[in-house]
Amino acid sequence: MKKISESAVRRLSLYLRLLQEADAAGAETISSGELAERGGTTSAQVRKDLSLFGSFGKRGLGYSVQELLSRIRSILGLQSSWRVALVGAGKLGSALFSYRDFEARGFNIRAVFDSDARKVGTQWGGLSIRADEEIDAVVRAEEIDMAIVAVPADAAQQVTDRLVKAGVRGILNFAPARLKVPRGVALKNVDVTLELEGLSFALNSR
Amino acid sequence: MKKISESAVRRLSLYLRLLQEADAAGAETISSGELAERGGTTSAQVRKDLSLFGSFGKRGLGYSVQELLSRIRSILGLQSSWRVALVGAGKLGSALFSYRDFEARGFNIRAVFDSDARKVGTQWGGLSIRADEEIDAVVRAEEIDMAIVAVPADAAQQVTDRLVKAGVRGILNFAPARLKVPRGVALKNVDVTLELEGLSFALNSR
DNA sequence: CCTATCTTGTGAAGAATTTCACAAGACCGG
DNA sequence: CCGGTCTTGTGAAATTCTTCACAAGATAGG
Repeated sequence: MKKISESAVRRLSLYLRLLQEADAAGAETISSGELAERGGTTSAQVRKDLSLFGSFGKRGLGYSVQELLSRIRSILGLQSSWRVALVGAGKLGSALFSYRDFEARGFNIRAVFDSDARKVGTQWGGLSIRADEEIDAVVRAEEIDMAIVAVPADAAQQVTDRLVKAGVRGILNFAPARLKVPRGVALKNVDVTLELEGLSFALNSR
Repeated sequence: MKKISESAVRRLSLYLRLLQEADAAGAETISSGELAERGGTTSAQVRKDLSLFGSFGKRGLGYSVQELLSRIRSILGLQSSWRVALVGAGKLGSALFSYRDFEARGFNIRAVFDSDARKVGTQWGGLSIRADEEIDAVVRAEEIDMAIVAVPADAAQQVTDRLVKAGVRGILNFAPARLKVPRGVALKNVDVTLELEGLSFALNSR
């Protein structure tokens, strides 16, 4: 099986959203050119990306919105929903928790953890916040697939180790820290400061 | 002037953080190998990245932590602080606002906007929340350089247009939408769903 | 059935990025 | 002062990613 680049996967995810919008707007078919236009890329790029996984279009016509939606969902592994844990019930954790779009897109938050004893036991939309020490037991019991880490940088590696030990296979990290995870565990970082610094660079070089 | 790739800039930003950590740990010098190790890249990559901007190291010795810190800060345009506006005073906006790390890194939030009339006027740490309609006036008066957009997807383009019209030159967008900005305005997107879908893909292909 | 018009899928070319590999500078210990 | 040991800076090679360009399938209209 050939290697799929990170950027190709990001674009697929983007196409998925564009297709959902097109579907909501009632479109039956869509061409690589239209997808490219809306996604800020080129039609050749769209076709190349899709061709990594098969031939889904009809020459002269484009792609069936419905079919492409379901193909991309299947490529990305979004047919069924994932069981997610949220670690860190601070402001960021709270914002992420109440972002109901996750649910709609197949990411189901089944457990919330925090290290602050005063928060433990609090109810968050039907879930009771658990202590970090319970990560291992709860993650196993709830069969959690992936976790969102929204704790301060100095606690991030510790909770990550616990999550990995409990069998979590994917981690989305919001802490400004380079986490170490064993091979076999997928890791993504969201680093707002880094993005702001990217803007700073762009503004600075003019 | 040669073109600097997006990924090179991200890595510089990462090196900056690693250097700050090394500095806090009392290191005087650091080698490309150590930076690579901590940053999850290779020493050749580190040297190549730095060589895009000059020769900052000493053969046999490595880089002076202090000097490299100041060089990278200057490359990224972080010598002085930026004046930032936050648009959207919901949960995410609140989480971002209270993330004091921005301040420490030179991003100074000078204005907060929200479309909800009930929030307008509320005090947030010394700042009064303003209405979206005031964007133009306030951004000009406060000489805002860049803005963080933390509003729902369907409002994102509208506030962006207002920001751009008022002279903002950089936008960090958290809404799941592809914003259109004129050439000359820098745009970065943070899209959590997209990252989760990336994890989904990784977990799915095993 | 034939022509005009679309749009895909894909090798091949081109561009960009990363890795290699090594000459040369810098320090250290004796 | 000299040999040994580091580590940088950088051309060149290798790899990865993007764009080009076109044959071929598909439809529509006459």
